[in-house]
Amino acid sequence: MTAMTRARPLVIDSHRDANVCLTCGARALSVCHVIDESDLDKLSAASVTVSVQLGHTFIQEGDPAEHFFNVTAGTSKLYKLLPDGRRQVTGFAGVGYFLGLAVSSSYAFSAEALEPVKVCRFSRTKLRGLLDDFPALEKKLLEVASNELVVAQEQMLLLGRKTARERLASFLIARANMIPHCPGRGAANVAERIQLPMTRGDIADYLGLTIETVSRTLSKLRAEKFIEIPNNSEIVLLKHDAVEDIATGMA
Amino acid sequence: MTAMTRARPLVIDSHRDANVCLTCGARALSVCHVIDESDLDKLSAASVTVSVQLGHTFIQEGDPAEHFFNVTAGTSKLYKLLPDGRRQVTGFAGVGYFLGLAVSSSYAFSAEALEPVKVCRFSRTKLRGLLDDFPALEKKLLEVASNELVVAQEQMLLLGRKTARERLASFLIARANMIPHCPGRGAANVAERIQLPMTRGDIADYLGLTIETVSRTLSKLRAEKFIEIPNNSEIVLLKHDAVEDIATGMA
DNA sequence: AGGGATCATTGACCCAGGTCAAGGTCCGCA
DNA sequence: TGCGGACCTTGACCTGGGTCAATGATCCCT
Repeated sequence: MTAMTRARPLVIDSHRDANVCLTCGARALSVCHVIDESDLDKLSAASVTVSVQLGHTFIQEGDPAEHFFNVTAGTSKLYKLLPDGRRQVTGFAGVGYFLGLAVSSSYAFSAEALEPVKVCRFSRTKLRGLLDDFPALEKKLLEVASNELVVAQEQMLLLGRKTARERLASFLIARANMIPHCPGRGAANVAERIQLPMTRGDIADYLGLTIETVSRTLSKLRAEKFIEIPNNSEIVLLKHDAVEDIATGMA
Repeated sequence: MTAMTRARPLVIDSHRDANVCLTCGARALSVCHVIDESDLDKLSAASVTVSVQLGHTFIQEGDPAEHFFNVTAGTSKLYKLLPDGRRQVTGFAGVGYFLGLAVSSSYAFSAEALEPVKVCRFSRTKLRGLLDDFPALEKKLLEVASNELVVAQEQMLLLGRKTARERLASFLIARANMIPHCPGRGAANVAERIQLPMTRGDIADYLGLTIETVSRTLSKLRAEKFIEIPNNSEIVLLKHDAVEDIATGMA
């Protein structure tokens, strides 16, 4: 844990007008898009915008789960810790991600901003009210939770049974696929530029590896001309299909 | 995969009267318990009882997801495969488990009966109808999905960061905790008898290990007097708290 | 533009757990 | 009651990825 992690732990609440939701760029990617435009004022009223600084842990595993969050800007890492500090990153929450699906009384994971992050924060009671007012929202949350479950099962397969090489390939493919409709995607050998807001350490903690293995494996993939590494926070996928075959254990 | 796995692939549908749900012993453990007794006839009408023979795979990963299931008897293993046969068991579905939360068009995992299993089977459209008629059911499913997500994250921590010893300890504790209110539970060194309907191979595939490591690790725990192994399908937990400390990485 | 902090890479070595191989145990069935 | 097959255990050995250590690359910050 870096010194920065807990530096300036404050988050900045901002008051806002009744139509923030109307103009919110993240709406199309979020659960809120099931709510009719005419009802967006109710949504605005139920939530507050919070800015989270890079490096700040805004959800702490084990703390009472008083709030739910919808990410409107930036990426966070979600993780669990063992008492001796071993860390498992369970996912990365980008724009549109709904945080807090764990309906228990305390958070099951921590969340730390990897970039400057903005979230809409709902209190437990306010969200309950919204779910009662908008059944479509509840349906949407179930859909989201179900999809997360599928992703989680895929990750268990990765963590339990894939080699380091397959894990990195899977990670790169998943990142590439989340790029929204880049022209030429899907075609055989079109280069894709993947953004990596997380460090090698975060990737290692996500894939159940060490920093060194992540670094070595990426270097190997580069030497084999599957990828390029223009800088630490970008990777260019030169052979999508070949890497996909590695990811699925077919190479 | 044993020869038995695909032997006698038929499942036996049984017609049934309108109050099967009323007398169903699994109701208290299932999502259906949110439905009022007076409405149970609608629930009965929407589903059909299916018996699944030991060893039969009744959900196949990748098949179109036409049905949802609620387990009323027996245990199944849920798993995903890689093309070369590597297997990851993502969970064990016991009585009360709701199967099919993955709302996509095809199943994300396979399910195979480890014991003779009985399930209530709902078609996609019938379940949709039930969810529209009973909003409480949708709420319950969201709650169930959220809890599954927490369990999945815990499993990612296990698969990504725990040692073989810690994995086995975690597995035993989780199994012990699912025993419904055995008297004396929670007290320091009360022996608990854990039922294991799965083979060592299934446990290995669940914990991301090999059969040999599972066997060796259990033998070691037995030599250390943490457990007894009266037979292949039972383990007696002699020191719950000590094993729990191992499971959480504190020993 | 130089110093220091953080992050990433690379090499040498090691070990937890995988692989391979040889019995052992249990149980159903004739 | 003895045979066959599935499952489990144990030992010997091996290796993928972890550990330890040194060096490089970036990027602030002044």
